[in-house]
Amino acid sequence: MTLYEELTARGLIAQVTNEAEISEMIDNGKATFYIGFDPTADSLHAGHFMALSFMKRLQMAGNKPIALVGGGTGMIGDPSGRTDLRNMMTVEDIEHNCECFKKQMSKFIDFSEGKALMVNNADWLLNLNYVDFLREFGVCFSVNRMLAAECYKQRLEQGLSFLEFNYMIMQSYDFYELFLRHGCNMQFGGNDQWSNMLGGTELIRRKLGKDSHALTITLLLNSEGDKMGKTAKGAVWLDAEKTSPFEFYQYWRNVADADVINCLKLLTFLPLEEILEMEKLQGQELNRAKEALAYELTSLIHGQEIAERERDTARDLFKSGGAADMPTAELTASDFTEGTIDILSILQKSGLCPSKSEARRAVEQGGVEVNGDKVTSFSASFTPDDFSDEGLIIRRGKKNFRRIICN
RNA sequence: GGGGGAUUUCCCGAGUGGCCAAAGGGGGCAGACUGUAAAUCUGUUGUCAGUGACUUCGGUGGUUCGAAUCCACCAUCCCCCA
Repeated sequence: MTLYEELTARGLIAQVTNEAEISEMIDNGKATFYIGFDPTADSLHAGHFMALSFMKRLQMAGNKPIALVGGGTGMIGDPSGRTDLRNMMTVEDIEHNCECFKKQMSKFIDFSEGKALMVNNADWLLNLNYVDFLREFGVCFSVNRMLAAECYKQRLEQGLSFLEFNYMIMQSYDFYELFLRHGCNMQFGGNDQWSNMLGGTELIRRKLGKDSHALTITLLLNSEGDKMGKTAKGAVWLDAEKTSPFEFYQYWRNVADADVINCLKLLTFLPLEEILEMEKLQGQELNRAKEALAYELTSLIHGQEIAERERDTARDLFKSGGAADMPTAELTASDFTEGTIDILSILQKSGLCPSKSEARRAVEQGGVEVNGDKVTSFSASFTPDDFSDEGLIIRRGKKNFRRIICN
């Protein structure tokens, strides 16, 4: 199976400008392509994962990736598919975020010996002269055409500022610039980027009379049609500081039945045959597929060792209610008043509950266990001795565990 | 520049002087059922020293015994006309 066939079989490809030419190029490892990442936060998150692994797949086949961080476009903010204006970021934030992105990407993509490039569009965007730019490139864009673009639809109802309207032009110019600088003739991106990407191919055709290609990657949606990689608390981050490897593992371990196989196909590097085998699993057995998914992804991001550790932790936790390794919280002498501490304070200080009110509710509703025993009264209290050796294992609800130790 | 409308708790959205910590829905959390799934049902969903107190309805002042509700100014957004 060729690379392009595999990408199609996995369902990774959403739209392409020219299937024949693109597949011919990437199958033979001849493509130099780029994917842009806007530095909207100080870490990449699960939503970037598709693009990242897509890049890796192509690199493994000998193609040359260019990772573009949007130090320049980040100053504007992409309005695609959004209903409101993004918060404007400060220059310092953007630079900081770009640095963080670089670090994370280098763990994933091989940048050695020119096998891949990392560029920042701030290098060419920030010093453009307004009038020169308008005369040179502004003429190439039709406002009528831009307004018709799908990605602006929502914003035409809600209001779209001129600042954001220019995003498409900036992104198009990026492609043009990379085409000249690095012979980059292909751009990949999320499916919501389609119109922005076409802007680039069009610009290159107009200015240089050359062909270039765009391919969009399927958005990672769950069976309900919502974007995956988000929790109530926010994004699932790739940075271990922001989303612990355990949480990361658990996120994927808990995907809905209907989504496992799709996630395996889109996100992991497991061979298709293996995934097709798992597709036959039914009911409870699907948990094996979920475990595989969680393990593979954790391994890709945090390394095999950590993936194994989190898998074992999860198994122990849900089988026996205890595990060698689990999120731990420490109490110090100052957390005790007159030598005792009550259960509500423990829940709050360990981070299991954000407030004492919520802790109280959790206890009232019978959702709290200490070492496997249900807590029935919120006046239950503990002394430092109770935490000796292993500490206490506090469980809130079905899936939240914390080992509490005391120094 | 002129005229009109809006801003409510995580989100949507009701509330037009006391009965408002604020209807309803969504989402979240917990319980039952389960498979660490989904669906369903139940409870819960501002904070705290919890039959009470305190803070919250864009911001700041004001009227009033009492304001999410009335007044003034400011900010932001939308619509219509230029």
